[in-house]
Amino acid sequence: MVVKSGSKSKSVEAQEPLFVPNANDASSATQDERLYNEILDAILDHRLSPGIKLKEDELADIFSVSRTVVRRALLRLCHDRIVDIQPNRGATIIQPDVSKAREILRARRLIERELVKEAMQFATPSALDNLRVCVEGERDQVRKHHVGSGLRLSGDFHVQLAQLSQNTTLIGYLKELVPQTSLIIAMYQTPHHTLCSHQEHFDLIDVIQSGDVEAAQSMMEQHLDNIEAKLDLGNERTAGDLYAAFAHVK
Amino acid sequence: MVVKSGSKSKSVEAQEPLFVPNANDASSATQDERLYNEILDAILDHRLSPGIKLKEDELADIFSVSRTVVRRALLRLCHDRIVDIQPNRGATIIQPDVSKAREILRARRLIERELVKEAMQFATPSALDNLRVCVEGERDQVRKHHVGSGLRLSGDFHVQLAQLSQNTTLIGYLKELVPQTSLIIAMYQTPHHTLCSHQEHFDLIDVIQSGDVEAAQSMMEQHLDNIEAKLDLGNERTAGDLYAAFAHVK
DNA sequence: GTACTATGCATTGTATACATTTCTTGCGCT
DNA sequence: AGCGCAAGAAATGTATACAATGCATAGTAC
Repeated sequence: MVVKSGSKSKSVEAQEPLFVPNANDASSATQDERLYNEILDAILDHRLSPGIKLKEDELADIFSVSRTVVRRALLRLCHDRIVDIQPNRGATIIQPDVSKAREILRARRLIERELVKEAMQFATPSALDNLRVCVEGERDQVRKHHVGSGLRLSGDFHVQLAQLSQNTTLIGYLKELVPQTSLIIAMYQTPHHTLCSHQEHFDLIDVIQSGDVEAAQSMMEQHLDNIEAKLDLGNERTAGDLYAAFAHVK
Repeated sequence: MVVKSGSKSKSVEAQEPLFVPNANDASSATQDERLYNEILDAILDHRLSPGIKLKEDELADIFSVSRTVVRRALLRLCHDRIVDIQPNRGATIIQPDVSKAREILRARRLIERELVKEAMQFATPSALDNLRVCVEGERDQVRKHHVGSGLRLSGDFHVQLAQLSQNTTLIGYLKELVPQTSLIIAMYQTPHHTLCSHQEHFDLIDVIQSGDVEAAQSMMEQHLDNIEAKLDLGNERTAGDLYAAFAHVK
């Protein structure tokens, strides 16, 4: 049962996917994979914000599939802790509170510290050059003021670096943590600030190439610390908080 | 469409759940939660082994639900990396190879080392007494030669300890790793050997109570090392490997 | 006798119809 | 005017029908 069509679908479908994130999972041949990636991309690009309700009928209409497919995609996003599904009340994009945000970044430090170490065992010069190309793309998007795309590629750098390690378990966890981080940035970013600096990414690649494991691990940890430091985790935010939105009114 | 009924369903439904594992997720009110937990329990009890095909019709018949519900449960298990879903070919329980097994145990060392530290901030004497009760139940099951139940409670100890930390991110990862470990044990266990010694669990609780964080972390790591050491990770196993099964024949 | 192919069966993928629950809104009561 | 309640609308949960895919077996050609 088609609710509304036309107007909304264009803006989503016209978007050209700059990068296909993770085609790792099973069922890549099925339709829900596409939906899953589309929604994930929209989150990484900050086209979808924390707290947004994802109605099954609307998504089914936009992507011209049945609710069955939509539900599969939403369930996967739920397991990634990117959307929250409440029984009989549907799916909404998560809104991490401050302590949750800190927890997620702490988990990233733990996991990426290990991943850097394991990745360095497989970091050939050509693999590192590929990484550099990835960061260059990120830098160019930011220069072109495509902030959303830049942010997505920034997350991509972390995943691609991780993938050198071939540790699919930890890579899987990181693939959940990166979109979560993107939502945290959306909620707690301070204005006019490039958050995940590409220069730090370049530096990180150089240190990895030097072969100093300890230094690389420290730099990764420092890099994630910097991301956290640039956020305003001092006071709570809520997407639907009208009081915060209209705080300037006396 | 009901394929076969009666004979098989009894053995599963008669099983009294000794413990309800994780009611953490959303959609706990829906039916697929029950299926998910039943299958998970069966895996933790070693009533379901690596490589087993999970046919949708059969499960739907056994639990008297539609395939819709079964598919939801299977998808969740797939995301937990406990079953493997291939498009158009259905779901089978994973068969971790040796390197995957080592990877999973390495991930556990990393994550549980951190979880112990964070849990110790909340480890009140009464919380630790609850843990002791849990281990006692484990010990009693083993004494009664209910090896499967003992193993399940053993995994439960690790999860309950983790839950003191209140770090839901890492707890979530551990909840995936514990059933995976159970499958690894099923594949690579050496005969006549209690694998996850409850005595080590008691000792671990004592060290936690002492307040020495470093010692507790080391002991947890050592405990997981011991589990790995008791496994035969020397040579590959395959559930369907006839050559291995009939190795004694000249 | 072997290899290739075609047909039928088994199983999964998708769409849709119906049941159930929740949310909204308007009415009536105090 | 404010509160509570009830009926309708909207959204989700579940079951089932049909389509598409994969697998096995039997048949045929070489």
